[in-house]
Amino acid sequence: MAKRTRIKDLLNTTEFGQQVTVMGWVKTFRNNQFISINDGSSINNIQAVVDFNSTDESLLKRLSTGAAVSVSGELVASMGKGQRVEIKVSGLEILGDSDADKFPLQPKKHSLEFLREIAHLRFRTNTFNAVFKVRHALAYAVHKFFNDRGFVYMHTPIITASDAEGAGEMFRVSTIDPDNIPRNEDGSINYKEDFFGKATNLTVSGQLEGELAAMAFGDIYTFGPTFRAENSNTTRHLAEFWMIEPEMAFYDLKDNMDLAEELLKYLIRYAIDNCSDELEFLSTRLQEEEKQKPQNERSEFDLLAKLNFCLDNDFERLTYTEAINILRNSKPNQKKQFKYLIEGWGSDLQSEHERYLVEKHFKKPVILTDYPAGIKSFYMRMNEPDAEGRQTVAAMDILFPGIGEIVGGSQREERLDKLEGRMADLHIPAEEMSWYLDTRRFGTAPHAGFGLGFERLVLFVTGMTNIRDVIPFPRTPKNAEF
RNA sequence: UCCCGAAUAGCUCAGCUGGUUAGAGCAUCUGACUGUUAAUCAGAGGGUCGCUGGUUCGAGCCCAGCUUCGGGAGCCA
Repeated sequence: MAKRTRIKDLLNTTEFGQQVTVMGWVKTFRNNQFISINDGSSINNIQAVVDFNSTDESLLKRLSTGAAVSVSGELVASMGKGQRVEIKVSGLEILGDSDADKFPLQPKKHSLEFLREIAHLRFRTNTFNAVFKVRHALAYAVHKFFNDRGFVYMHTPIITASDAEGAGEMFRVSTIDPDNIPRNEDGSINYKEDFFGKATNLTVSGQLEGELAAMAFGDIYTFGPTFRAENSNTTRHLAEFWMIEPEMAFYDLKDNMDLAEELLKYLIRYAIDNCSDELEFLSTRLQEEEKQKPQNERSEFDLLAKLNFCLDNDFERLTYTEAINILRNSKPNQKKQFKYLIEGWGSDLQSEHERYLVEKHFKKPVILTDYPAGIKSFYMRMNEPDAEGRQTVAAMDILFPGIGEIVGGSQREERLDKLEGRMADLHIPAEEMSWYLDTRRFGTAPHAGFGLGFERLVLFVTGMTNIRDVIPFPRTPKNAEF
């Protein structure tokens, strides 16, 4: 094909008079002469001006929204007000027609719900152009952050026979014919006949395997898809999502928190520095949406101010016990406005409590630490019991405004006897986890790690409100289209 | 999975207490205009009122079930 120039480069150039070729998709065709073209390189379009007197009318008729075109001509300073440069068209070719009567994206505002139904075409909208550019930038920045710090990118398995992490319901992986299931004499399924010779699932976390690698490389991270078969129908949950899980030898809980906070700020900073057009668009979009809301529900900050606020302030760090005390004395608890009142120590915090701490009390990101052992996973390191004899673990959750839990992590239990004791209490079969326990048998060392939900980060940075709008093809209960 | 709400033109929505031929804006089509900015102006076409059943002389509207979507909760990242 003829060499094309990216629209992003042309919008920034000052070299008028050059002959250029642009290929992209028609956004609008106005006044029988102004084609607004987008090629995905920028959220902004370039204007191409055709001379309708010397152009075949049947060709002009085909310049409908969504059509793919190749346009060549001279790059000139625009006579109009809306743009700096434009192309004076001397050659126009329709690469692919788009029947305006059938193409669902028209030059008008569409609801996010409608666009979700046509996820295969929503990339062509300004909003999703911006969202997925930001998603890309953040993914790149994750690798850059860890690579620059000497971390090794570790690919942990997608298919796993381990179900001990207990992070959620799992999707079964099997080649067994559902119409002809091999059975044992007692009627149970004979997995020896299955592809792997045992029951297997899609991974819910690469953490356990990550720990194995960390005990050799020191600092590693994973960044891959994760699967949870929970019947969760919320704006913050997906059945298939991407998670970043660093695991570091010789880290304690404080080192862990420091790294997590540094990572989050780095990623936000990277998006601000590299996606200014996209974030500006998303910020404006959000402000227009806010105007539809009643005054008392509007947020105080615009998107960029919110992101900058996160960068300029230390995350608030406090223990679960301190949080309980704040919540117990809070107005909504005293006035019994919480649906779940804070009674005593030991029960898990509900999202209304987390929201109160983050959005009302501290008004910034919060790191909660040292949760009661009873509500946390087996691999988290036991703290010394407190003055009142209460048992906590070295866990930490980072809570973000509007998102809730964005990071969950802990210092891991490196002491074999304690870990085995905990597994026995929780009825986790030690034989099947022998490979995991080997790290504690041979050269065990203090280590820590966390999981960062990638889509939740993209939600926060883009200001979108539904997690289905920050992953190209969302998988949720009853939905696996495309 | 639980609670609440919604489903009417391609899209966004209105539709009164159940009553004649179901409306608007945008989009689309036709024409006009020709430096427009989601162009503008004039006109036209476009509907199985989510599905199934019920109540009624009569249902877009009332009732029941189902489906899908949205918001919240739980689970979590």
